[in-house]
Amino acid sequence: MSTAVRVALPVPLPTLFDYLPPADGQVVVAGQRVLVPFGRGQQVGLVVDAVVTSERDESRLKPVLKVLDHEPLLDGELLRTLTWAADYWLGAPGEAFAQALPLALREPRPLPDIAEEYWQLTPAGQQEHGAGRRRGGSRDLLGLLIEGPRHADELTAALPAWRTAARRLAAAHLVERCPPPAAPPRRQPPPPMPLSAEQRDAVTAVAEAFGRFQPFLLDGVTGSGKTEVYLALIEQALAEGRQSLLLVPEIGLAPQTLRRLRERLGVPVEVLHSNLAEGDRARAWLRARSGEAKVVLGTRSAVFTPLPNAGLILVDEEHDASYKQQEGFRYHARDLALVRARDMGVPIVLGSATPSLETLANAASGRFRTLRLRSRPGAARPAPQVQIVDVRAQYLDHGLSPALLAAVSETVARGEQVLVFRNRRGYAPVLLCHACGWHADCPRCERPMTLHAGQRQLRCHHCDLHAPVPSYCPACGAGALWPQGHGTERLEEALGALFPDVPVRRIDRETTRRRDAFEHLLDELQQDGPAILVGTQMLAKGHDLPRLTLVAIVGVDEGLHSVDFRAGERLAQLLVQVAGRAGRADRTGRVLLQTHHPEHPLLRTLLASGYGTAAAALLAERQAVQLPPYSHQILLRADAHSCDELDTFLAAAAAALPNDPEVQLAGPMPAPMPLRAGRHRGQLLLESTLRARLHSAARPWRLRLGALPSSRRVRWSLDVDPIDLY
DNA sequence: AGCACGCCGACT
DNA sequence: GTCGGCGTGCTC
Repeated sequence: MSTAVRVALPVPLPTLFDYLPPADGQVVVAGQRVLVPFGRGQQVGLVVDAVVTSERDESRLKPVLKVLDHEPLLDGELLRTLTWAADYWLGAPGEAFAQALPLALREPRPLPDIAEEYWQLTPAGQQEHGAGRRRGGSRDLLGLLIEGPRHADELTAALPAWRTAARRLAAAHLVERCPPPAAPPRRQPPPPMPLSAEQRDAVTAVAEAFGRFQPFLLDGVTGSGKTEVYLALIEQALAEGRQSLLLVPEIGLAPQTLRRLRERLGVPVEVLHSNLAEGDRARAWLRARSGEAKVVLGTRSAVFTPLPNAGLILVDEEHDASYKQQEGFRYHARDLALVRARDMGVPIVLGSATPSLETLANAASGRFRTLRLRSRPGAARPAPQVQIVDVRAQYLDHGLSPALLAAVSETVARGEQVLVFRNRRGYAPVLLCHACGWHADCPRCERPMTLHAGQRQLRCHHCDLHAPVPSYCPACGAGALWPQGHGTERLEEALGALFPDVPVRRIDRETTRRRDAFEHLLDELQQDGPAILVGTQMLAKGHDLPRLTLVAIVGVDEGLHSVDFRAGERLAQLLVQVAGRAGRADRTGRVLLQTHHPEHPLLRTLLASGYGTAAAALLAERQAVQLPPYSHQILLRADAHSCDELDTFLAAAAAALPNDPEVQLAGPMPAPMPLRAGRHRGQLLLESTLRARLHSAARPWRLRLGALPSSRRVRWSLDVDPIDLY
């Protein structure tokens, strides 16, 4: 027993670590970073508790080497929230803290400078610009700076690779960093858009809750102007001098979204997302912490941004799966945002056209207040009409029905754009021998490999194995190999042949690999003229395609018969989101849904009465069979080289579970994909209607799992509230 | 997770 | 005779 400092370290161990106070007598405060000896080396840790009584004897504690911060880096709210998060998602406390801190702040260095970054030409640089000797980026940068000092953000906007040039020119003493110009240019925000009555009511309701915790569901159909509501609320928070946090799904952070926000608000907007340079991320994070940043826009990990003066949290497209981290520390950013809002005492708005069943259940129980946006402002934009195309007993041309092709033909004849949505990449999902029935399977996953014709390859979409295309059947040696089914690549080919005069563009991971390819395509589609787009999931979200008037949805029938209990919810969300791409400009959109199951209740309800009714039906089903959100789940996933190792571990894990009649154990059972990338996969599922009992069992269980000898021979992880059972 | 220590095969 | 394979154990 001894007095110690309790520290979180970025290691995946279920514990915090105790240290003796620093030898130099410096005072340690919770939230500060400290440098500590750890194992053989040193680590940067975060002080979680400055004064604790350690279980360990003093002789077994090492002293803190150095206190790295004058002030605590994390405030009490964030410390509490992170501790809560590690406990709730059964993560290592150190990993939760590591998640919260930008990588650059986990180095044993003092905090980086967050003064506004301006650059200017030196006198020598001005001469150099006149001489015109430089080429490429250096020349462009000299050109940008000749008119005077420019902010780093402006330079990034004008010349994304400017830092390379700046480094070179700074070394030659031609450019230099300089203090901000006396009057930093503050653009005048344009007058706010006039709000509809519904939008005004929503803004008023949330604004009345400023200063206290109140969750809202902003249930707004596509095109109803949720973004205008967010902007008006952020402006009101700004007027009170308060910070706002706006979370968006991964895909939503298109440059145009950001441009719109910056133009509308007229104040700096800090952006935090995964492919930001670490230095930039650290500076944005620190400006939020200092209170200087008033608006923070970011994806999942931005939920950890310190907000000492928070007024409001907004989560856009709250149903989006990208809010759930699927590896390492498996937190859910939407749920964590709710916890933060409660601790900070601020309102939180969850916005979606297709809210998750979890959120709808919370709204139904009265925990969340629902705000509805039903109309689409701009009278000439009625909701698209959706029509089912029954393809049973129809002749299909490359999987496309006559009715669908006729509609495509009419639309492009009018000079308008079409989206053909198919949630399958590649040319054909199966390559089949016509003589003996053999098909190409991935040896490591035992699933059919997808034919990619352009690359002349077979590819496994589960483990990314590539293989050459056999020219004859390897099983019988005789048969010709036929591609079965249609992926986006094959649809692109077929539509190109059917409509030779219309540009056909495919948008999937393959065609948009290059960073700017997607942006270029979107720009091209802003132009006049007919076009046919063939695309996957990627096109379902967010992007404005004003010339698109027909959406044809092909091959979603798999989603109607999946074993995953969330498949119906996901399909309904996908259909509504894809359909929402149609007719956003001045023309009414049309949506065709091609299916072999026109009588399926989910499709019928969705078409006849919309997402709200379909979701209510899905919720009723979940309640009847006590599935989430009416029960709670924790999934133990494991994989191993051999079946034996896997079975041994899962059996031991099942035996190690504390007994509680309120907690049901399902399994051991094989994962939906029992073999993936050559590893055998299995799982155990814990379920309970009582959240607290589930966690009471899971906490000690987690510690026992790590101690099981068989756990060394497998990879395993716990997923609290799993969103797929993969 | 990293990083040591530790005991058995193919190489200079 | 060594370099190095990854099994096992530990980190306050």
